[in-house]
Amino acid sequence: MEKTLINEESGEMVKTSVMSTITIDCVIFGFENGSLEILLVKHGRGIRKGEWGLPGGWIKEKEGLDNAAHRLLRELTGLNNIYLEQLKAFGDPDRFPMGRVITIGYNALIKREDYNIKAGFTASEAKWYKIKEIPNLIYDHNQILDYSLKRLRRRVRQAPIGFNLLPEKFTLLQLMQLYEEILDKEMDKPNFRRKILRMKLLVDLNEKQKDVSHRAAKLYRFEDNIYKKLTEKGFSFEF
Amino acid sequence: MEKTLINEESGEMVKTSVMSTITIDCVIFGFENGSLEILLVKHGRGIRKGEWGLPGGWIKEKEGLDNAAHRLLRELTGLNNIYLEQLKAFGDPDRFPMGRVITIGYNALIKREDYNIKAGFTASEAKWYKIKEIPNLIYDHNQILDYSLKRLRRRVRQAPIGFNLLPEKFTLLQLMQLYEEILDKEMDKPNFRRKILRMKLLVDLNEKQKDVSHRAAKLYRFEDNIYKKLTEKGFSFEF
DNA sequence: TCAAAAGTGTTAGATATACACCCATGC
DNA sequence: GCATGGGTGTATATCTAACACTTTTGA
Repeated sequence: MEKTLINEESGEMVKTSVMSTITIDCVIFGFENGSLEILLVKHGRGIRKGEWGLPGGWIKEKEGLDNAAHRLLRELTGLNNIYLEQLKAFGDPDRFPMGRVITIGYNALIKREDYNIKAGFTASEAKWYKIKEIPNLIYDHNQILDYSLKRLRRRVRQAPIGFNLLPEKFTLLQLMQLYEEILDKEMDKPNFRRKILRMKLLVDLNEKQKDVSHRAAKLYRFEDNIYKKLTEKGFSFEF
Repeated sequence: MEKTLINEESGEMVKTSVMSTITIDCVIFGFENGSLEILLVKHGRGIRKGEWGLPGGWIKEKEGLDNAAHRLLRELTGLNNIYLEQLKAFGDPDRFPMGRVITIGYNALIKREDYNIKAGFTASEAKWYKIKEIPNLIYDHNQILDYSLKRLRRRVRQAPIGFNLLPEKFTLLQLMQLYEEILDKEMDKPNFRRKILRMKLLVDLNEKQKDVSHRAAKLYRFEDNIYKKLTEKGFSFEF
């Protein structure tokens, strides 16, 4: 892996031996029927044909990291404007058996309703797996996933990002069940309601559920600019 | 930047054009005289000679990312066993003017007493800067530092990592002042004492300060295995 | 009328916050 | 004795956690 690169210190081109290849791998989360799921792809060719892994790909020459991740997600799901968060770089020298490849992990949160509408045209086989039924994955992808889940659990308590996994309009019980599933912890319905409503973060849509065989619940929406305004006033989301 | 690399999908070597170079940059925090400081280095050669930047360097062929960061820190400070935490990868295509270079940021926390003993032999000029007096730095290093500080502020409230910036033996007021400085927020002495002591995280050394012109304070020590045991019992550090 | 979920009320206990006050030591 | 920080006590407001209870709706 001898190659030309630039010495940051001197600004000159020098011959030196360092590792080089970089990829991006995405942990794409979805929430459906009360279960947290991630989207895996089946490797179509090569040594590990048939095994599952995180969707990923290369970064282009003039592309920022976040842009590359957005592009890869668009290619896979047909969706733009996905909530995205870089995890970190994974660079164990042995993580990839055929050479030194460093990968940058991303967490993506998508609304399953959007995915169901737009996706399906992808070439490589993709499938949603419940978080508790993840198979052995290629390379170090199980490790990346472990890290990803820990990060999601931490982040979901610090910032209002869970909404990215729910439909535009949702009920408080749906929101609570999302938290219960992500944090793997039972919660108290009355207390949850009060806590979230007290934040004044949600817009009451004055609409109700339809076609449910029980009392219809109010629908709410999360709006990012409300959160921003509250944050400016010193509010800090905590769960 | 045409070069040979491995297609992850197929396992075959393919010719393709992607970016390649990777560096590590470290934000090294210290705490002295009630001030949070970071260690910057002066660029000795090249275009931006004389300007200050974060210490960093290359990753070796068969070296993990964390190991590379540890090695760089050892080269710069003479210290082993530094508390280290990866931030994330910074990869704006224009961040480095002379070519595509992605850098992986690290936060390092060191005890100034150790540094003062071991350091000083380094070739490149290094200097501690108070966090409120940071000059303009090379490349995107101010951005990396902004991210680093936000991360430190978040982490210091979630995990007992602040101790890595204090001497082995410290008083509760020192600890409180560290928190006040990092979080940029005044705190109440009695309440801080109770809160931290209630956690039963600190070892009371049954020792007192010496040579102080006021009532001598008790000295405490933080021990990681106590924290681990508490964590196993469900304790979670929060500030 | 029953099941299922929506939604309200109440209370005991734990935490946070603010601040008054005494203690020990060197100068 | 006074300045400086060490250290204790206490009252109030707020939040958490547990759970009893009423309401609405479709089947």
